[in-house]
Amino acid sequence: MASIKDVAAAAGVSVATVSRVLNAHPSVSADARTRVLAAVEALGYRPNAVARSLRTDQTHTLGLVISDVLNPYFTELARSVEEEARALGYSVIIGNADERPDLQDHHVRNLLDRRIDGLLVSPTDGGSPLMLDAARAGTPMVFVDRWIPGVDVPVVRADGRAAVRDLVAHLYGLGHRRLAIIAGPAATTTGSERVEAFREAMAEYGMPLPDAYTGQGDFQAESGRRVTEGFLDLPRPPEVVFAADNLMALGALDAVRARGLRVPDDIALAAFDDIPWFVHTDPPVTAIAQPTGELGRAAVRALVDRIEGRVPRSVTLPARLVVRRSCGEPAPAAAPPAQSPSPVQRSTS
Amino acid sequence: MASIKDVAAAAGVSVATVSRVLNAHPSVSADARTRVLAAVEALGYRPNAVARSLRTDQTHTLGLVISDVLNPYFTELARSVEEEARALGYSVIIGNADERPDLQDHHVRNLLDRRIDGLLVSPTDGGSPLMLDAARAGTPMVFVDRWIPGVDVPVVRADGRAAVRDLVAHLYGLGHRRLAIIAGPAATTTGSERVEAFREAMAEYGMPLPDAYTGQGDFQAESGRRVTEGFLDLPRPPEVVFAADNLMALGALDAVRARGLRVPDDIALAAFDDIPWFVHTDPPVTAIAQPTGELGRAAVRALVDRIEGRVPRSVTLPARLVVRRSCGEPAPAAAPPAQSPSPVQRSTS
DNA sequence: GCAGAGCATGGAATCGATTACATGGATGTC
DNA sequence: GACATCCATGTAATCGATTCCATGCTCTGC
Repeated sequence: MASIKDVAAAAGVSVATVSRVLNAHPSVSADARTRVLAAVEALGYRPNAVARSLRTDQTHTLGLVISDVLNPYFTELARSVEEEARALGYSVIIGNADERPDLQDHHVRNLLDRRIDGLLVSPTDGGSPLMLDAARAGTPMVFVDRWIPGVDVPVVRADGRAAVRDLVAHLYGLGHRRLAIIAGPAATTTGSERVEAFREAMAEYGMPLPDAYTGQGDFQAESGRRVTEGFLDLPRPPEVVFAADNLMALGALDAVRARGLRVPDDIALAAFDDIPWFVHTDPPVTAIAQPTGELGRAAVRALVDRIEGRVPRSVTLPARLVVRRSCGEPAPAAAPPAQSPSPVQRSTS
Repeated sequence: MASIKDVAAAAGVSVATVSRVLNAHPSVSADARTRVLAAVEALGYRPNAVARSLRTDQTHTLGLVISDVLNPYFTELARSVEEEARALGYSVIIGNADERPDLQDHHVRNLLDRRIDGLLVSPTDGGSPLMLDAARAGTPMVFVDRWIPGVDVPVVRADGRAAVRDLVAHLYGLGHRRLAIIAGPAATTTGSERVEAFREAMAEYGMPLPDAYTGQGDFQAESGRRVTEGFLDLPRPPEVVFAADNLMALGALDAVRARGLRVPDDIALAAFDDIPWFVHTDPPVTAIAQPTGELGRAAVRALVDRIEGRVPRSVTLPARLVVRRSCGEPAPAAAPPAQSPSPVQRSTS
């Protein structure tokens, strides 16, 4: 592969001049410029990004460590992150942690070794020493979706409290009183927050959330299945299961179906995170939708602000309830996106 | 960030010795080794992968350019690719082409500039000059899922011919005679092949495939919706719609639902590419399942063989039909994975 | 006509690693 | 005891870019 030396030789100039042409430095004669450009063209020369990065100490690359690529929520997030980054002149390297702290560390280390300019993380756990050190050492970093409390890093996330309250109101209105939740890992903020919000909203309606009705999941489908089976085995099973993410909802659906039961007649179901497929499941699933694309874009903007010396800002956007049929409401006929407005409209910071 | 010089200074040795310790070179005294290791630990030193790559001309990185991250088929592929690569000591950088040739070129160029060791591509089109040049120039490369005819690059893919034949037999057996297909872009091999296989299988049963029943899609949901609407507007709409990928099937489902029609009573639906959600759609969707994980792993093995000087082999694995209820077969009660065996069992090369 | 400014250019240092080669000391062989 | 081997180590070249600095030339202004 041709290097800058080959171009210089072919154009009859020094490597310095070639570099100047390539970097749009003003002090280059028109003649030299055309000769260099011709040589570049003739040789099919492309600058070696590795060498350039070594010299300039910038890679123009962002690292994105997400918890699970198979989760449609995260793939949508990844897509919007890449899009915005590209628009700002950065590339993105994605690391999939698969909800495993060891894998998360593997990817963080790998990205750090590659000297990425900044790191976008949706942490799988409370923060390994590696990640905490990186944050302390001043690696430009932004948390997205989930975050680690006590670490001084901007956070871009959705606030689901209001939407969860809307959901509980919706369920209460339909006559449901025994609500259960499949929680995410307590070590993640989204894991604990969603349970908290659910519990508080239930309290407002005078409904307790017994331990037997809070199952521990890990954001993966299999755990949703397992926890739901536990609920169904209870002497007095819940009337509603609220899954803290879409994959656990899929698992719950599997479990209900395996017993030959029907949603919502035998048991109602709701989920955090809305995805296109929820419109077409049997029945369509009531879910809390996050502004995923906006989240990804805002996170990139915050990170790039930090990298380029501006002051990054944390961002919190509201999530909203999308009512469908899985909790028992009569079907709103067959209109496609089937999003009835939230029962109560609240705004969030 | 500490460099190898800092470590050398701290350990009281030369950088060469540090490098030797780090690369497990045999000629290092036990004493020097422990001092270096201690210095590494104390400084939290991590080798700079950029510098290392520049010197060794290897990045231990594979590029993966896929057609669409939002397609669950490709995210599963990406996941298995990353897994196998990691097991073999490589990282993966993913580029999402979004079915756009210009974006595909952008990513290929970016990956080439980064001097990745090899490229895994699922081409969105017939091959840009850039990609053809890269292949000719000897960049280690493997095509996965889709490929470009006439280019001397190993291909790892699934053969769906037998499964498509099984599908047509299944449809015929259910009494369907007017079958339509939503094809993928003709520029992609999977786009044209699936139509070919469908047409041939239909011919075996004496059924023609009129032009009005072959809609042109682009593997994205929106095109599935549009084409399906066209089918439904026909004076004599088809009895079955076969979508050449899962996203177009989702779009088709949207279109059918928007008209207040029901699957399979009003129109039957089948799809290429099986995904977990198809079990829970209304109704569960009959689909052709590819051995996605195996495909990804085989592709990585082939590419790494090529990179490390061994001879890479093309691999073709059979796809198989998974019958569910969307084409009208009576429901096989409520057993979860609901996979009845293929009507006819054939093996493929 | 000359000083000073400004421009185009090249030489060489530099980034952080790896590695060929040189060196000096210890060990082994006959 | 002399010489060859081998081992541990250091010096310096190298990968492909960017960029500081020096140089020589052309203008401009007085």
